[in-house]
Amino acid sequence: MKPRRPSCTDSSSDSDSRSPEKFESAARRRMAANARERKRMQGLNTAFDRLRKVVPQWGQDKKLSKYETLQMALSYIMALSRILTDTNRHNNSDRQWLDLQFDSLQSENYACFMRYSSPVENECIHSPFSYHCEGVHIQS
DNA sequence: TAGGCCATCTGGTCCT
DNA sequence: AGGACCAGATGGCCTA
Repeated sequence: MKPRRPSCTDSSSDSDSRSPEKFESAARRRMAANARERKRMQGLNTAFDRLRKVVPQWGQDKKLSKYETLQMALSYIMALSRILTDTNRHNNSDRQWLDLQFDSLQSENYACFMRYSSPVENECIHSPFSYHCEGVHIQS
């Protein structure tokens, strides 16, 4: 845990004109709010960790940042959605084709597939993974 | 050493 | 009134 920064609520030398009781009450509420905020952010970070576990990382030994995790989750959902759509188009019968689609999600070309399927094309320019797409062409 | 990422504090706003 | 949520500010840690 990081050391706390000094805060106005920690200072006892505040030249506040209010009564000491009111000041103490305000300080207590501020500290309680800080604690709640810490807890809330911890919950948010737990959710990010859970999301990281289900999102593909293919060889990334470094933990995805929060931004990267969200981008990857978005791409992953779009890809799965596209597979579902295409599966319906194939009349749900071609099991081999379906397996192939899921295999492609695990491959090195994953990011390419993702980018191709994303409706927010411009976002991909800023994606940390977009460099994987160079030189690969995907046909629909 | 600069830049990226993160945790924490804080004040504002909205909701119950 | 108090809690939840949010965004800005700030400072620490890490890596290229």
